[in-house]
Amino acid sequence: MSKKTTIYDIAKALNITAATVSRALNDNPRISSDTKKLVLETAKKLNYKQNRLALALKSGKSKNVGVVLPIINRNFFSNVIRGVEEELNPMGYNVIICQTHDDEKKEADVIQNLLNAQVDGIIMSIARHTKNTGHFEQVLKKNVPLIFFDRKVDIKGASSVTLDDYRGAYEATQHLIDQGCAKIAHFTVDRSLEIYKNRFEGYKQALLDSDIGFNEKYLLGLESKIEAGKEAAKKLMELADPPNALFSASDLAALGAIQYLKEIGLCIPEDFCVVGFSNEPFTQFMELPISSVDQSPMLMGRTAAKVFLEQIDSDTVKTKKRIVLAPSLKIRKSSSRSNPTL
Amino acid sequence: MSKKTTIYDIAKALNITAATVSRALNDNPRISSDTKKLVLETAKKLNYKQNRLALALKSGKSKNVGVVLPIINRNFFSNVIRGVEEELNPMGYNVIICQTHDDEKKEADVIQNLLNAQVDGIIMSIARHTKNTGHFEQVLKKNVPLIFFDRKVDIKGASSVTLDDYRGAYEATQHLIDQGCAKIAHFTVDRSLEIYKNRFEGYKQALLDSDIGFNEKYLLGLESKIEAGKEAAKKLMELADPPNALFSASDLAALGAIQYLKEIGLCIPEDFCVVGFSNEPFTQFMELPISSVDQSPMLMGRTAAKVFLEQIDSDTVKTKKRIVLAPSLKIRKSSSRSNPTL
DNA sequence: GTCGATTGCGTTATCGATTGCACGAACACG
DNA sequence: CGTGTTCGTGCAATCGATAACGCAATCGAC
Repeated sequence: MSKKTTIYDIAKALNITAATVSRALNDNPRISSDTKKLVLETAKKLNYKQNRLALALKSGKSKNVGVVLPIINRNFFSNVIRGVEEELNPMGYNVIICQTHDDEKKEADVIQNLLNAQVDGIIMSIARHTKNTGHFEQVLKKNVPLIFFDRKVDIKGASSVTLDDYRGAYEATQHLIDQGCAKIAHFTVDRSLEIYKNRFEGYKQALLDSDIGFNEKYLLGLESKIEAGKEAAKKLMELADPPNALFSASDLAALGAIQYLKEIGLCIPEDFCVVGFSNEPFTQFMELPISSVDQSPMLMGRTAAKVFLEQIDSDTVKTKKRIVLAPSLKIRKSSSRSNPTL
Repeated sequence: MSKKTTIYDIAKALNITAATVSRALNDNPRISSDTKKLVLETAKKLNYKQNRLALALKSGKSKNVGVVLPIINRNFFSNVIRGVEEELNPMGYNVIICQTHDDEKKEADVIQNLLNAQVDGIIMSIARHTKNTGHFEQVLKKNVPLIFFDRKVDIKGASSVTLDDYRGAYEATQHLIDQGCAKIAHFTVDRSLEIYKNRFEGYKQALLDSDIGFNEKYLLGLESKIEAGKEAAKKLMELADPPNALFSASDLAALGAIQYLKEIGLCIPEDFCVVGFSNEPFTQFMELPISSVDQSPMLMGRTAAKVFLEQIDSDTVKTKKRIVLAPSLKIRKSSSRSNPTL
């Protein structure tokens, strides 16, 4: 049917050249208002739509940015995307989503792909096991802004927007101490990742600062899953001197722990306090709402997008930024004792 | 630094023409294997990356597809995106995400935008209040495949992948009847949307088929929110003849209802059975897991993507498809009586 | 009335890759 | 030895939009 109309079609219809049409559409001052009006009218009449590919090829700017993350259907990541999208869309950018499934090879692939597609920037969270950083340097070598969020890697030339995981963990642990808990366990996930390492460090430091001391036996590494949380909780409670509180780096693991603790007849928060991390939606829906550290994912996305926009503007001054967002502890019933000085 | 390398750079380095390089890279049989080898080597040496924009402009295929949905950070939608992405990425397509925030104007805007960007197809779920379908027809007029998922609109030339909401609702209601409940209420959201209308119809028909009859007083329209669910449940229980079961078209509303029912001392499922819709993650995490109808969003995304791929292939035969996926009722504690013949 | 400035628009090259057509060389065959 | 093939590659146009440059016409000022 109606194939795409181009500026040439408009030009032909008006017996002028494509250049004039282009200028008219771009409101160039050198074009008479009469001609402009004519062009705009016929453009509408012929249902003309600018071909952004042609523009992109000519200008070298695709007006696309890539967002690379492990997996999209997780609350945290989908919120980040939303933040990015809402910041970038009004500026005329489109957002291309790519998943890595936490696989380094896939990560390198999608990045190649995005570079081929001439994206104007890449906003990403690294795959869990990425060791090699060659594909990141490729990005920077091509002068494409690279902004990490949440899970970053320190590379010269790349920016990052992260959460102050350390502080979030510190505050969560401090909060547990304030509730009168002195034997606080910690579930970590993978301390080779900065975020989990920082959560652990924050936890540890809070203990030390309160002269509680760090007990190695209270530290368990596990997957971010309910079942893992249950099992780990079981291990904890079978210790000679079981803990009476838990700061989990994962909400799901925290939930699993709570389920187990209830099973064995403990009352939460009276006998045992729990704080999770991520502020997953379900934490507030439970009959026993779970305290958790909020990561403000949407803000993180928006911030990363803003950093990108800055980098694009000042192509001369290479402003690499390291932005650290403040966490926000959501205190709920799982750690709210009516009588904290128990 | 290292600006982008083009086939011309390779050509210059080897003292041949760009055409030859292009053919060599595309493994054209007319090129000698010697030349091919040389080209491939220098391509690697110069760190050549194909510019997909140029290819896209030339071929008219951008290898991008747009995914348009109300909002991305909702479980259902982010899962659909994942399905689409995983189906399309291996085929060389990139996925561009756009949110409408359920606003008709925004929807028209992003579609225009996607058309300008020359996407090869659009996969979308319509905004809640969209009445005007002009922007959809624009898409079809440009011969761009249009595939609706979940929330569709019937337009000649567009395909759709939806859930059998009617059947899901019917089965859920039947299940409640099987539990011995005869006074079954229904929370609906917005019956101007097909999906909610169908859920209502399925509910109603199940009642009629069991000679229970439809009681207008048991039907409430509300927002998909916890608070709304609570209020609606309150209204229900204040009726002269309150219901003893609820089929809610929304999981959140179902949760709200459960919270209220517990507050007033009812036992679930003994005194009152509840089934929700969407199988949101939280439904299975609760202390009282909530029965719900699963929409298999990832499958929906994959299916929509497959339909797109078919349409692209057979550009001659305009194969518009209407695919309806089967729902799957997840029975959990909120509707599992130990003694159904109560 | 002359000259420089401004207005309005056309010419042409360009972005990077692809492709139909053409062309020279080598080779086969009768 | 002449003619038809095949092979390997170059030439040039093309996709759609933009921009540097050029040129004719008009305008204003002295």
